Amino acid sequence: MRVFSDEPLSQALPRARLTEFRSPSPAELAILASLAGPVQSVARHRTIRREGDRPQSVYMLVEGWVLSSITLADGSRQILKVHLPGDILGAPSIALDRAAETLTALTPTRLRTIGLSALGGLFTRAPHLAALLFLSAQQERVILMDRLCSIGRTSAECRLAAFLVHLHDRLKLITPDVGARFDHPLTQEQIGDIIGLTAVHVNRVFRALEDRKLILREGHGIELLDMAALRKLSGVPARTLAQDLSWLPKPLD
Amino acid sequence: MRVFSDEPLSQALPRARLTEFRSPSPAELAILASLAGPVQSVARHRTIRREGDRPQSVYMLVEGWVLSSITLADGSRQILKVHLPGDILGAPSIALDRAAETLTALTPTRLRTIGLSALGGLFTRAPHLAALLFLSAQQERVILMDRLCSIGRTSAECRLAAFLVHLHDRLKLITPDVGARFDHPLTQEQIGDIIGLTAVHVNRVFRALEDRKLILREGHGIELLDMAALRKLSGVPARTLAQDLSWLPKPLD
DNA sequence: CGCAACGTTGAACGACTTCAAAGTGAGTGG
DNA sequence: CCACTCACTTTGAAGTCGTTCAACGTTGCG
Repeated sequence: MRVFSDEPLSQALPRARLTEFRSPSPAELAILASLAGPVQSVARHRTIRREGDRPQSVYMLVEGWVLSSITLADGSRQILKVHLPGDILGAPSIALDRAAETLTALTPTRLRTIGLSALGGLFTRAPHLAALLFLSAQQERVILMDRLCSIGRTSAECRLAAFLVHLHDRLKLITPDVGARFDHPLTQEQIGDIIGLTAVHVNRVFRALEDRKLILREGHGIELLDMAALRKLSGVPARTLAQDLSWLPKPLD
Repeated sequence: MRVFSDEPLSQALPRARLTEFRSPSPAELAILASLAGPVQSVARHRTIRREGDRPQSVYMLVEGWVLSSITLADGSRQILKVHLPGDILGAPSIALDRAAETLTALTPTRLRTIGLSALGGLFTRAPHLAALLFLSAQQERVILMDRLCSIGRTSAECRLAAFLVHLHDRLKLITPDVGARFDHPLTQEQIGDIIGLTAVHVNRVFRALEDRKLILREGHGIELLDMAALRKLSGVPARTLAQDLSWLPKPLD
């Protein structure tokens, strides 16, 4: 589920995009805008919600990067998702009594809160929008499934390649004119927590990919020198979203 | 999303359970029953749907075990989910142009097909049911997230313990009187494909758990001798489903 | 009964981790 | 402006966990 907007949704309806599947109708966007709370700012490294908290809302990320993570019994951490602007945060935990995931602002961040009752109201007031949300949840399942394959069955090089390609693809959705080079705020330790490696080994694998002329690093910028090779190395097939959505309920006018 | 029934749903409404969250109303069950096709039988080891196929429906598993898997470029396989009776199969792929997952009957299986247009109709005709489906998808995300932690950050013993405990918990939902001992149709190679290990190592870890008196094996039966220790070993916290669902739309009468 | 799939075990290997230490760079206070 | 600090990166060396390869045992099904 992606809801992109530079400004509070109520002020920037034309640019808002609800999902990667299909743009919601203006009437639906108006509903969505009325559901979400005001834009709030969160400072870098601040926790938006901690695992174990009672999940009382989801969040719409307006700007910034947010990490969703779980800390295990032994203290190690798995980062579940790197959230980018337009993402809905915290949705998995609404199925639970206690939130599974901790949400942490990686950069200065702006977001809007959507209460559960507002979300629930969507299912009666805007069935088409609800169906898009449902589809988006299924898409997130596919993303997790692909990561499970990557972490469970491929080498460190493949995993890093898969992560970089996936991240680049998602950045391109937000900024279509992004080239092969992009900046990110992640440390190598965080990248390790994403793809299930130690920071030390992430560093070695970065070097290996650089030596193979597949990528180029400078500070927190990365250039993907050979997208085709990286994508092939990643091992996971590229996914194309469903085109035929004629089975969805009719959008509101 | 779980829809348990021994018989075609239309014949066994009282026992049907739509989700783990809340039972759908009779009117909703009638709608669901009217959407799904007739019960079909699938022989052991038959493919229900192959990755790459166009996703045109989801399936409701009435009886039997089904594996959902992805085969990687190098030929290795990751099993994404072991489906049990009551599960909805194939839902993630409805977000895609081409199915991500292959569905294979592990045992003789009975299932019902639900076409996409039927599924879409649910969002207007039964918003409460649609919301339950949405919640169920979020729950599946949490399950995948927990597995990502398990595979990404824990040892082979922890992974196997986590898998056994999770499987036992799910069997208990279907057969509440199941004890510490249960049967399963999985080979060690398949278990390896679930938790990201080789068959050889799965064998060794089984032996290790047995030596530690945590489990006991006889053929395809497993007894969990010390649930508390296994759960602790698994590293992943037990999840409690949301209790307060007052924010959902009102059920149909 | 015979075959094929599955399970078990040993030994060698390799990928990744762990531990340790030094290098780099951005931010802060004197 | 410089020195200091802290977080992050980089590199080496040793160790461990899981894989790979190979062989043999076991089971169940046609």
